[in-house]
Amino acid sequence: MQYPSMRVSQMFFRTLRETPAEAELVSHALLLRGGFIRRLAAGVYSYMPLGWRVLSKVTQIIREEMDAAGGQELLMPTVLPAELWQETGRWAQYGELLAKLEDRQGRKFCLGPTHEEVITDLVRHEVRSYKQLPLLLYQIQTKFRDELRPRGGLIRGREFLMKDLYSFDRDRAGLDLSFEKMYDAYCRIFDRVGLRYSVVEAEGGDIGGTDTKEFMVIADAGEDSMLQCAACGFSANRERAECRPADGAPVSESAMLPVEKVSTPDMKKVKDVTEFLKTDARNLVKTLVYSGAGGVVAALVRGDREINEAKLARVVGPVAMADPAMVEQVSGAAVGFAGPVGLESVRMIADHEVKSLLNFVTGANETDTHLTNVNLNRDFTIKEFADLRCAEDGDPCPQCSDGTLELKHCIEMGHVFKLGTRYSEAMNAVFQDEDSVVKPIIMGCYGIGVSRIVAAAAETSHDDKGIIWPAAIAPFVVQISLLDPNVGELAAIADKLYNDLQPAGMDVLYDDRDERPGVKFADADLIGIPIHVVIGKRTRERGEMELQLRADKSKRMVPAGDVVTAIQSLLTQSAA
RNA sequence: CGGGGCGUAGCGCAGCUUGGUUAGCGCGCCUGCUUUGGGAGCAGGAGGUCGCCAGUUCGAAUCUGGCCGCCCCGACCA
Repeated sequence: MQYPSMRVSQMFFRTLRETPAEAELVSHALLLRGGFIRRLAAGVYSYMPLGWRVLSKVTQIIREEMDAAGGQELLMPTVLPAELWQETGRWAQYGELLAKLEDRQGRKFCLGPTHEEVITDLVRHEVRSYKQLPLLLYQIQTKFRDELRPRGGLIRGREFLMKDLYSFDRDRAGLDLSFEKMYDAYCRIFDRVGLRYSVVEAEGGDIGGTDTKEFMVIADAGEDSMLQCAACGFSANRERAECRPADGAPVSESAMLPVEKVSTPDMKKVKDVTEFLKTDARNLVKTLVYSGAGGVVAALVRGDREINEAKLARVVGPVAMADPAMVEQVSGAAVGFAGPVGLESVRMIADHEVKSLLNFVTGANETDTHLTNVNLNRDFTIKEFADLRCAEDGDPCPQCSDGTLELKHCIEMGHVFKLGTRYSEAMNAVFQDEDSVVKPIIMGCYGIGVSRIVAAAAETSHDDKGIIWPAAIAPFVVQISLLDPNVGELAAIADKLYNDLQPAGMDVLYDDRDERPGVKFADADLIGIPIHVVIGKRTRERGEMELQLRADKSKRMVPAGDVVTAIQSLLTQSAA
């Protein structure tokens, strides 16, 4: 697909010499400075012609790969009626993120943050038979999520462009196949876009699902984090990463000290207690009270560890932190003083690490009181052990024997997961199978943050002068700077090159402005087009043009007549 | 939602503590001349309800209150 070429003198575009105060991240600052985006409200941006071209190129790559994988594009509304969301329970569950509105009759709507409900509604009205399956339906559309805190420009906007595809299959095997197709297509997309990415084991989150993977770009500015093993390449979302149970030395009974009760007035946090008792958080066991459909559960983890609620939920089903009243009822003490000793009436689950602790601190189930020198089996018993904590930087790799996990910040660009029948069952999206039985459709869901890719590219590929776009998504492939637009013969040469490059399949940005050379060079660096042709004095004197590569700042002189072929070979080289 | 900061010309900022008459600076913008391979020089010029509303005062960008907007940190971890 060829995009139109453009003269800078005609383009709606302005660079900023100074960084706007609001921009904290490099990508944000450079996108603003280069004239790609402008802010309208918190987390809401306009794409200027330059930015829109980058976005369009990303979109086009995604579209091509989705189509190649058998996807069919459609477009759903942005304003969605509340009833659909009430059907799946997400009107309430999605909470504050849903931007709600009312029409003049007082009917309730929301701005679409995602479209499982709408697509499921669409499909349930159209699909009757297994003969109509499988289906892969997608759209590229603006979403709105009223984020707690939008930040970082395009990285976490409230309004953003997203590609979302939904798969509909008659059985699990079909879903596996659709999932695989999408996974492969995603790899091709991120390869083509030119970003280095990692695929990570993930958690389903709000939308719900299993077998989920995220496509991440590693960047310090990313607000997401992952754990990666340098030895075997294993990567997982922090939420998801398993912890290999450490095989600590067995606790020797002879080393056990007598339990002591200590007064710890108003010390509800691990930090308060350990500072007061002059001990380490590693030597304390937190008792966290949860409640769910199956009743109350107390989860025990080491004091310095973070409980992983997703892991807990995998063992005991969906749970939420118990409210203070319930904690008091269960533990007989105010929040902050629960402990395992004497709590045997409650279902208790402990993280594996608790097994190897000796003489540790716990709550005493009595307000303002803790116990020290507590020991497992002597003072309380635990029937269930599980992996309950969040993995951390430096943990041993769960997959290979000698690797260590390293915590890395990253930007989530894509997410694929198997939904199963969560939506089809809630919304009665069913089909009649070959065996005449009516069954719920098996669904999958696959998203890409299109605008986020633009930000991720800028975040990971730039220098102090501006963005360095990967060729595939650069706003233009070639930039021509005519340094002396008032010299007739040079202008004619530049015009000719501009006209010759287009039929050769290249989109060109032609800086024909009557500006000083310094301005043109600075703007070209800011815009970040891969190949830059400079036409100036030396062209007149020697008949040569200068080719500059944005990526490595290299320069070479090329005879005017050879420029088109020289550029073509540079492009095929970089594509290879 | 909690904490912190900010709001003065298109952008970046000073002025506010200690109220005072035409509200400043740099960049950008317009006109002219000179200049032209890495953000030019000189001269002239345009551009402001000092976020909004109310109050205190003879007088408010400046003091007080309310509201709005924006940015940063946090918002599960007993």
